[in-house]
Formats: sequence, structure tokens, C-alpha cells
Amino acid sequence: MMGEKQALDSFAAISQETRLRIIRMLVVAGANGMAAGAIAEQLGECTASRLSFHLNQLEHAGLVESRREGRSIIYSVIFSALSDLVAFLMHDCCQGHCKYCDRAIALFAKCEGRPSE
Amino acid sequence: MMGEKQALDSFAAISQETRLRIIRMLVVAGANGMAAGAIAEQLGECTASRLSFHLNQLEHAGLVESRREGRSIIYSVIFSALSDLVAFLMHDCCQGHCKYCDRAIALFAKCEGRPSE
DNA sequence: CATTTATCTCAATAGTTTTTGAAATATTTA
DNA sequence: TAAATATTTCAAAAACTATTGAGATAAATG
Repeated sequence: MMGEKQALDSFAAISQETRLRIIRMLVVAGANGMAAGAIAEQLGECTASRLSFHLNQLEHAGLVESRREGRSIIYSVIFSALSDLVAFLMHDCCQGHCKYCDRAIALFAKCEGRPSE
Repeated sequence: MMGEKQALDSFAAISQETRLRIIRMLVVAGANGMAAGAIAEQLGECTASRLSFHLNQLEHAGLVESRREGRSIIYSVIFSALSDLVAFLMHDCCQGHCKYCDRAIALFAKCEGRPSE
């Protein structure tokens, strides 16, 4: 379950231009993820150390995870963290009786970065 | 439609403890909203000027709106801004083919702070 | 094993945001 | 209209976040 501290860290992480772009890029990339170098290339001007700093912030916030593959480090978004974040924000929307929000939150909980289900 | 700049401002606005609490309080309050004084009371220790600063940040980010009623100023959350924000974050989730995210986003778009529909 | 490629860490600097308290404004009540 | 209530504005200080560049680490290739 998402707590206030984790939600604050997550929102702080995505309230920075470079990091928001990375998250949206990784949402599109889905479960395969992207190597740090491929992210840097798609971002355009972004030094290696700066990118590393931002990826580290995203990872510490619990929004992305990484794995090594040869010389590269592959980053991917944690979909359940995104949907928990949305649920935390909209909690008790409309006194907890709004059918739209309840269903929307339930649907997000099912999305785990599936390619096209 | 939500752009990157507006999304960044919105996420920055809700990545601060006091402001995140205010937004969640206003999500529960729904369309009626709450007077600044009532928000301060429910928050506990929070000077008037500090609360005013935070409400101002939320309003500038386009997440809340205010109206005067007698001596009080009533704040309420703009539900469409929240649902647009979620849609911006999850855009093209799973290459735009994930049935869960698409439906969840469509449902959020319908929620406008209705009490219990 | 030396080199190259991919990425990370660290310390210094630059930039931005938050808090505080005092004074200002708008509205109602006596 | 004076006093009380509700909220905002402003400037200074404190706290926090981002960028840079130089050097470190880890894995593959010659």
C-alpha cells in the first residue's frame, strides 16, 4: 500500500522535466524497458552523470527498477507504483462513492505493462 | 488538453506535504469545497500566510479554484485537472493498446466530483 | 592484460522553494 | 465608522534540488 511519504517522493520525482520525460518514455517502452544509453539518446543533450542522477531519483522513489545486461543497465517503469500513486491521489474521491473513480482505480491496478491485452 | 509544462507545475504542486494533504482533503470535500480557515483547522499547525502561499501554488498550477463567500474564501479541487494529469502520465501506456489504462483514463474523465453517482 | 564502452559517484556551485513574521486588504458586526 | 474576522502580500532567511566535470567501476573485446 502506498503511504504519504512514498507518494510525496514519487510526485517530487516526476515534477522535474527530464524525469517526467523519462517516465513517459518508459511507460511507452513497457516491460522491456530501455538502456540508460538509449534513454540519453532519445532525450538529446543530457550528460551521463546528470542522467544517472535522475534515474537514481526515480529508482529511489520506487517508480522504476533496473537490471544489468552486459555493459548496459536497463531501466523499466514499475506500473503498479504508478497505479498506486493515482489511487492514493484520488482516494475517497466524492466521499468514496463515485463509480467512475472507483472503477478507474480498479482498472489501473490491473495494468502491469502488458503489451496489448 | 494537458501539456508538459502544466503537468510539471501540477506534480510540483502536489509533491509538498502540506499541499498534498490539502488536495486530498479537497478531493473528499468534493464540489462544495472548503474555506481556507476550515482547511487550516483540519491541517493543524499551519500559519495563515503559509497556508495562503500553498493554496496559491495549487491555484496557479490549475488544480484548485476559489470563490469568495462573505469573509471566507472557499477552495475546491478541479477534478478535470486531476484526471487530465493522470491521462498525461499514462499516455500511450503499453504502446497505446492496453485496454485497462485506456478504460481507466476514460472513466476518470467522467468524474467531475459527483457526490455518489 | 590493456583498451574501449557503458554507467556511476562525488564535491563544489548554482538555482529554486519554503518558512517566518509584520503589515495590508476585504468583509461583517456593533 | 470602529472593531473584529478572514485572508493575502511582501521581503529576508533557511532549506532543498539540480548541474557540472573529474575520476571510479564493471563488463566486453583485441
